[in-house]
Order: sequence, then C-alpha cells, then structure tokens
Amino acid sequence: MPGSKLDPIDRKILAELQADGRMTNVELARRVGISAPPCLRRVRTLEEAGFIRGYHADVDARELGFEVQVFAMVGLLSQAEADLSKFEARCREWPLVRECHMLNGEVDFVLKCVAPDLSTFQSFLTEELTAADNVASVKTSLVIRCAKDQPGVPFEILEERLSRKA
Amino acid sequence: MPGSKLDPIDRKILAELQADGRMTNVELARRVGISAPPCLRRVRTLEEAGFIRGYHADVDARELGFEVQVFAMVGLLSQAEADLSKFEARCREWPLVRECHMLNGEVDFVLKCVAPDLSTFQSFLTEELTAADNVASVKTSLVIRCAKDQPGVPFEILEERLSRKA
DNA sequence: CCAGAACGCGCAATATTATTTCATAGGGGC
DNA sequence: GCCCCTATGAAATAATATTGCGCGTTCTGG
Repeated sequence: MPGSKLDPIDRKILAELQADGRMTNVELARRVGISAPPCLRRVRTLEEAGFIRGYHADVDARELGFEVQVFAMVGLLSQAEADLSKFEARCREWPLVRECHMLNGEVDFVLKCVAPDLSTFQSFLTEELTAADNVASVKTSLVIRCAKDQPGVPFEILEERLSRKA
Repeated sequence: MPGSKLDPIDRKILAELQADGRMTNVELARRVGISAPPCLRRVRTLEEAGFIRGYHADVDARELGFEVQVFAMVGLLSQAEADLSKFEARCREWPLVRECHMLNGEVDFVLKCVAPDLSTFQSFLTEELTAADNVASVKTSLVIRCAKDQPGVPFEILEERLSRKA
C-alpha cells in the first residue's frame, strides 16, 4: 500500500510544497496545523524517504530565448535491453533533450526537447538524433502552445481515494 | 533579444535555483560570487520579471501510489480556435491530466497523464477523454520507464551561445 | 575632461526562520 | 496498569532573510 505510512499531515505537507517549494517552514507548519519543529522533522523525513526528490525553480524557457519546444517520437531498430539503455544514456547527454520516456506500443520513446530556434533544433534532429545509433525513425511535433503544465501529483485524487477507503 | 537584460550573475542564479530551488540565499550568493543582499534583490527582480515562475517540490508520484503514467495523443474533429480552447479548458479540469500541449502535425494535442492504476486510467480514458466533446481520436502509450526528466532550461547551451556571440 | 545622476555593491543592524534541546503526552504490547 | 516507542510543542540558540545606508563605478551631458 503506497503512501500508507503517510498521515494526512504528511500529505498536506507534500501538497503544499509541491505548490510552493519555497514556503518557509513556519508558514508550512501553520498551514498543516502543527508547530514548526515537528513540521521540519517531517519534511526532512519525507526528503530522506524519497517522497520529495528535490526542489526546483520553474524558469521560463521562452524568456531565456528557448522559443522552440518539440515532442519527438522515436523508434529503434533493436529493443534489446542493452540497446535501449544505450539510447537512454545518449539522451541524458543531449542538453536539448529535457525528458526521455520509454513507451509501450509502436513508438519506443517520447522525448521532450527545447531549442533556441528552429534551425538549432533541425541541426540537432538531423545531425544528432536521427543519426544516432540504433535509431530507426523519428517523428517530431512542434508545440504550438501549452494549455496545462502541472507536473507532479494530483493530491485531490489521492485524498479522495483515501477517504473513500476509510 | 531574449534574456539580454540578464548578466552572467543573473543567469547563474537562475541555473542554481533551477537545480536547487530551496538553496538558502546565503549559499546562493556565495555560489554566484556576490554578497547576500544584492543576491536577494536579484532573485526578487527575476521573480517579478517572470523569469522565475515559481518553486515546486518534486514529489515522487509512484511513491504516492500513482503507478501509471501515460502519454495520450489526441485528435479533434474541429480545429476552430473556440473548439481548441474548449478542449484545453476541459483538460485543465481533469486532475489526471498533468500536461496538455497543442501540437502541429496530424495529432492536435499530447497529454501527459497519471493514475493510481490501469483501471482508473481506463475509466478516465473511455468515460471522460474519449467521450469528451469534439474528440475524434485518442492514442495512448504507457510509460514503461523514465530515462530523463529535467524540465527547464539547458543553461549549458545558453551560456555557450552567449559566449559565442561575444 | 569634468560634474552629477543612476545603478549596484557590500557592511552593519534588525527581523524572521531554522534547528536543536528537552520535557511531556498519547498509544500499543505485555 | 506499566513500560517503551513515537511524536509533539515550548524555549533557547544558530542561521538566514531583509532593510537601511554609504561608497565606488559607470554613464551622460555639458
């Protein structure tokens, strides 16, 4: 049972820090209804237990000149584990590739990429990605606009499920 | 010219906070090579100018029982702006949909979804997503594993480009 | 080339927070 | 009922964040 070691206060902490990762511990404690010291201990515990992987500023890529976002669907020639791993390692080396997920179905991987402009991306696509070992096919789609971007956990759903089981 | 108002220190601040959003201002100041007060002023300015959209804890969805991650490629019947907007609004209402991007090409949208289990996702897929207004086709792919997940800006590239222009 | 203004820095002081310490209350298991 | 385990909160202390201010640098217009 996942998350069964977490009580409602822990989940509230996670939800609050997911929404605002820079909240002070004092404010966080106030919101979850306990005093600061135990609240901080809980946060540390959640961090060490891996529930919290880290904290990150959400930096606007477009403001920094990365105008282009692309999803790339990649098919490989060989799906042997060694070859899959090799491709994943390659993806980790490419700065323009920000996410790499292995999928089921006909497509083997989906990559989320960013680039300053189209020509930069084109160069990457033709000279790096398509040219890489074991890559059979690449289909790309430019992101026109982003309607929603809330990585993370839908705590609403989590709470709903837990209360239903109770 | 994007980011032209930012000097190297500002960019370093953004890079550091993207890597660790909970770094103390003192530590941040040390790393970027200035004292704490001006460093904090810069951070505030970057926040207000929109370079920093916010800060978020990276919460492990799997640890909380969201075992399933899915990419859904959605095609609509009508691509009129009003209909596109309507679909986007719908996506914002669905908690299981964490990201929604409009694409060019044959697929109109890609959604990144999470769910506690497959049957929950199946219900969502058949009863909500596929059944929604204006939805023509949905192709889904389960995420087998994630090889890379570093949303944000590749500052390495940014610096490289800026230094080349200089 | 020289004011004068504008900008950004760092020091020092103060206000808030984070963190440690410790005594205590609640919850099983024997 | 008693002990052990766990987690809490008050209080004290250590660090940080934040503000106020004087200084040097740069830019600008004479």
